[in-house]
Amino acid sequence: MKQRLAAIGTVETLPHRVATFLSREIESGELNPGARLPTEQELSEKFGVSRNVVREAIAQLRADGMIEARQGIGAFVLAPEQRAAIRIDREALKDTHNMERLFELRCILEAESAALAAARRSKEHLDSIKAALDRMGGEERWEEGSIDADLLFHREIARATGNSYIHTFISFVCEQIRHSIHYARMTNPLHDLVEINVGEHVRIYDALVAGDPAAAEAAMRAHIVGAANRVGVRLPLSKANGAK
Amino acid sequence: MKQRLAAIGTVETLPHRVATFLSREIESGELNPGARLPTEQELSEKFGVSRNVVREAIAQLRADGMIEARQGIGAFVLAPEQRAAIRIDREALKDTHNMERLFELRCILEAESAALAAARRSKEHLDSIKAALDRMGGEERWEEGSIDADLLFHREIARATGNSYIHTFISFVCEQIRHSIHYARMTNPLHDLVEINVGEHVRIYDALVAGDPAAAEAAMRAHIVGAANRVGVRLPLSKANGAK
DNA sequence: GTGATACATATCATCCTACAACTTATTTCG
DNA sequence: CGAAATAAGTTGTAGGATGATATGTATCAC
Repeated sequence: MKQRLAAIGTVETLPHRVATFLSREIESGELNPGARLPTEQELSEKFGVSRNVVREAIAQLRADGMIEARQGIGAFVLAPEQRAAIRIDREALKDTHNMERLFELRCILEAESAALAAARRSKEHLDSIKAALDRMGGEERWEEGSIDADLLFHREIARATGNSYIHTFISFVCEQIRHSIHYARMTNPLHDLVEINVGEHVRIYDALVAGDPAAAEAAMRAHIVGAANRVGVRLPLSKANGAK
Repeated sequence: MKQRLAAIGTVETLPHRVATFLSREIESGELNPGARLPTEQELSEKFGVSRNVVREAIAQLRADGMIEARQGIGAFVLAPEQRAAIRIDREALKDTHNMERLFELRCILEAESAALAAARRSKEHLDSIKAALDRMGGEERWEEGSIDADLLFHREIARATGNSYIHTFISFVCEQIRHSIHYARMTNPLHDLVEINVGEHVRIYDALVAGDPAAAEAAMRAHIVGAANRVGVRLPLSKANGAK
């Protein structure tokens, strides 16, 4: 808990601020792919920080594949396709439209993954999923514990696909949505009343136990559309609505 | 081109090596969430590098949300759910099983996204997609240019969904697969003979023009399964095979 | 004049030292 | 015994020095 709060309200360290500034400049197109960044010394003077700070910032951008530094020449902006990491701007999560986009992405990922999980889940997987389901228990309101259990439920299903990348991606997207909801609740306390729907989860679990991919996919899709609705996001998934 | 080669054969910088080492230690579970990392001084002695190098490595892990550093105390490993970035280990891409997993993830993402794109694409989107299609042109073999055009084709479709996150995720996964195939071709030259199937692309494009989500999804799914087969990966997608 | 070599310059990579800011444990003193 | 002062340990930042690498410039032999 202490860890989570610290992670959300992270102190703005100097290298982080410099990295964010440069990153925004690249994203916004002020620095096009191929362009050369100012030298480390110029940057350190411009921001009024030491060269060490600038180097740590550049090291981060380089690790993400946003820039490439070449000894003796300089640092250059790389094309977006060459990114080595997906990083989502926390600030952007405060925008409701982005929360909607995340829910849409989540629906795409989890619906079909649920079908995979139904086909591949082992006994051990089912036990883990059941344990998470029980932890949600009688709690009808979204307390922190219930949210944790809910996310664990989804992660365990993703794990049951046997595909580690699917697990990673779904975990990541779910966590971004958690943050997005967290921000939304701060600005609009009404969201505190949002309920957690146990029935939807049970239907997903039953489909997994039965090993019925189509049912699992439908149940998962219905659940995510429902979850989105409960936080005020109406998913405009043409396929989801039409295919049911 | 020069950029891409440089990006692939990136020189192993010291901070990168330290970061990779620590990252592996965390992934493997030798350093559990909550555990404290050795001090910067201890690490610099252990690796025989300066504290500066250690700091750059830690800055990267911190930016990824893998660890949290607290002034005056130390650095601590965070839970996997708190990751702020998705980063895929390039080494792991050399494993064919991982290429298979990536194709599976790609299929999930792109199939349904194609349906969304069919419902939402604008005239301008169609033009961009058509341009990429034309660039693939008569080339029947996978030259670098054709691969670029192919990836652009897929990226433009993802963009036509209007969901920037979907675009980001699909671009990223496709790029990882490109690297994976690149490695596979180095160890097994036979893969040089892999062909690009223009017909599959045309069918996708036609469905997008027609604004037919179901057809677009089916065509995209068939295409990705086909593309996987052509590089020697048989996709075990239960749903994909059954639903057609 | 031309070409090759040597030199100077610019930049990133790494190292080193020092100090500030923060946390924790210990000691000291009322 | 309790509270404040002190000391020690750790990360954050600053600044300079040196090595490695790429590029441009000048010099010199022919």
